[in-house]
Amino acid sequence: MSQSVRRALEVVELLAGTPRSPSDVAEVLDTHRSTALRLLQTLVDAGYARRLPDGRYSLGYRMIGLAQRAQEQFDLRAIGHPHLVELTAQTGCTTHLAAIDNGHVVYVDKVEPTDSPRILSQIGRPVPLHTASAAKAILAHLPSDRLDLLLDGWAFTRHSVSTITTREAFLADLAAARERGYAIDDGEYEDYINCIAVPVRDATGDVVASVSVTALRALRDLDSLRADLPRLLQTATDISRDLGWVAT
Amino acid sequence: MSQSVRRALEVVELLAGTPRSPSDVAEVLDTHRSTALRLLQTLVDAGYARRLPDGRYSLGYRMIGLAQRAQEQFDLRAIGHPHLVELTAQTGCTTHLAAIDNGHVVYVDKVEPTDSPRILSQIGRPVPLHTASAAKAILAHLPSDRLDLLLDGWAFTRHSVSTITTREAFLADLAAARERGYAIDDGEYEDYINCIAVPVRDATGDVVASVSVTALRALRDLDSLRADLPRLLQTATDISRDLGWVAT
DNA sequence: GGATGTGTTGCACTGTGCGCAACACGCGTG
DNA sequence: CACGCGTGTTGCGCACAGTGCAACACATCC
Repeated sequence: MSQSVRRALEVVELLAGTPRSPSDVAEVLDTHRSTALRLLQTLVDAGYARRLPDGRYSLGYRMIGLAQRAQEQFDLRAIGHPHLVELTAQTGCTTHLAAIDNGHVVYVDKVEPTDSPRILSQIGRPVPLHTASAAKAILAHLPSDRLDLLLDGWAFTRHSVSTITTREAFLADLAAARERGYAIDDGEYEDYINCIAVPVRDATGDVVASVSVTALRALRDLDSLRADLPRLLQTATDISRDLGWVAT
Repeated sequence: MSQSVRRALEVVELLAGTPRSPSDVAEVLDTHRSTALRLLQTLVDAGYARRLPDGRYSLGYRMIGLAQRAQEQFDLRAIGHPHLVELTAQTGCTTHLAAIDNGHVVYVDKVEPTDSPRILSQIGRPVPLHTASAAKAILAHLPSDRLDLLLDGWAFTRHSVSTITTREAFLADLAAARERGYAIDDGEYEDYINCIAVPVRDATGDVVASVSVTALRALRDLDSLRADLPRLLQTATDISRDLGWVAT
């Protein structure tokens, strides 16, 4: 729709990764140096980026202000957050809250234990549908037409040896998750990470989100995580109830 | 430099205020409905905005993720935050950390007490130089050339009866603040709010930031705030020391 | 039935954002 | 010191992106 805006946002994403030099930005955007510079200046003007003393550019302070405002507008996150914090405290694992947003499954919240072993997920980023348990827990309970909509055109890219790479196998996995009551990621994205996830329902009873517990396999393998399943289910129930859901 | 990007960011700011309908956005931007819609869709695509069930648009989840990344890049904020939290706990007031960024004084951090009496400041937004004590505390210690740079073209707009509206009077106020060791905002922006602020120094001894305590006059008048001055000074010293400053 | 607001699309015009080139500047290095 | 390298700035001309507009389908509400 809008090329320059798209580029600008691309720059923001770039700076979110790590501070960059102007020429660096120009190269990644595959554009002229002056163009990148003009873009950066616009962003700096708005407070979305800032120039570091060493000449590189990073995200600006305005970002934080925006996020604070954003959080106030996110009922789901606001409701879920305290529950995630508790779950993280109980399990010692990184926990995620995921939801469907604009045709993607995105992480809505993420709480890491204090001794955080760096999980690479990022709030607001689309979740890989066919590997993340948080995605599976939602997809498993979606009506088939909405599921098809999300899955159409989805590439079952292999990320590790255990990645599910065909739609048929994936649908079978979803069915298993539905029956089981929780979804699994058995090192399907990063082979050294596994997670389990359960669905969250809203007032109408529809599954709209999921909660997941993630851990390094070396610290907590799948069986170990399963031991926390009751806590996980309790958290999901709590959030669902806060969303207005009443057990049937 | 870039009109469409500027517009896009304007939309983001708009949504940060409160969720808006498309036609609403179009009107504010003074642009055609379809243009606004196209813009919104680009933002939604990127996760920076989202469509609410009722058709309005608000900020997107990606905002939060970006802010988390941003915070990791902000040494000053990262360093100052815990001290602000403590100061807020001690005083029961809203506290701010302000710094110079891109030719403006901006709030870098803000901590509100749990029973938050809604102060309207926003992180990343430029601070009104001639009213906010947080700005004065910094300006009072700036070399005159840098001060002139910031002040040139600044309009001393009257916001309340006590607003200082001339450059001369303002410079006198700064001198007083410098001598006194702390700066004051005596209801100069909103007449029912007053604050005091003290400077923060970096490793080179330059004043680069300030900490302020803000309160409703009805709850804490200036004299009452002054009682917390030792705590405020201690906080500023702590942050300065964390920044590498050593007392002379 | 009409009124209102959203979302979409095709088209034509215009202006804006782009690439480019040239220059000033600061910094470190051989 | 001259040189290379990267940043920052500016003027220019062109192409095309982005805009405005109009017309449509579609919901919802009264």
